[in-house]
Amino acid sequence: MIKIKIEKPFKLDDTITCGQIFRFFKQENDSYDVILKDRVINVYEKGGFLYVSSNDEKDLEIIVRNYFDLDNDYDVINNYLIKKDDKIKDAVLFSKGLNMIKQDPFETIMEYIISANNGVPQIASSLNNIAKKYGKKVIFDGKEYYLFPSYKDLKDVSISDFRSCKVGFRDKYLKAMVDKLNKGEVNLDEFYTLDTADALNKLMENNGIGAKVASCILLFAYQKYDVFPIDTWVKKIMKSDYNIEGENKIRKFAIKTYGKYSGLAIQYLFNYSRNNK
DNA sequence: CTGCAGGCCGGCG
DNA sequence: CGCCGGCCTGCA
Repeated sequence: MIKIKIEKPFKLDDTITCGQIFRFFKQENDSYDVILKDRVINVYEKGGFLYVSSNDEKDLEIIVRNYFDLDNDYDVINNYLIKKDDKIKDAVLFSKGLNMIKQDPFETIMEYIISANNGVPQIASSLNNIAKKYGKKVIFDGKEYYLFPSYKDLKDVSISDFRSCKVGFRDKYLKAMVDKLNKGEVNLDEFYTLDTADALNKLMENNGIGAKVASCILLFAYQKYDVFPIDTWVKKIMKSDYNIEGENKIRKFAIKTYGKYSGLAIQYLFNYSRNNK
């Protein structure tokens, strides 16, 4: 067990449950088991500290600080957004402490390909099916968990193998992506350095990755905050709060209004509307 | 039984 | 080009 002092505003619950990750398990004592790339952690917040344990405590503090983005100064972003309009101001003040988790790129890509026209429980179930079948087993705190496999682990997994993990029609997209990665036709690292427009286009060259999925990947795995994932929820919020309809109009509005932090703006607006009803 | 969920693809006008 | 039907799966 390690203890990490929370020095900047950070809301553990909102950060974990706001929809950016799917493989977490709330425990009876209100702590969370979260499956990271290479280990399982248990985490809870109390009195301004995070308490974290893991099946592997090597470098745990560094990994947790990085995963939850604890050292990022969100005040810079929040102060920028607050000035834009009253609704985003309310959303920012309400959501302060909601951090963007830095997720593993490969898992994020698979995760959001699966998310297309799908529900949250089903997405989680599919991911867990894949992990259970092809990922490394971890026993933690008497419970059995499975790490998400790497693309090398999935090299010989066929389309119908994916289908049996209940991913539905997205099976062929997952297979194609895994193949491209194993052949070196797609390089996960290059999305860090490409600018956002190029990264979006490059991601969308892959079947199963459209504008929304590509935006989520760049936001949640690559810390590109100038994307604007438009899903059905965003459409509803933009209609009810700003009376704006149509994907193109929404995108134009978002870029004009929230600029380089439009990706965070929508996270705040979504979190606000989700928890403040 | 239909409808639909954090979209995307492919075909058609 | 923009528009629209269909799509795995599980649940209401």
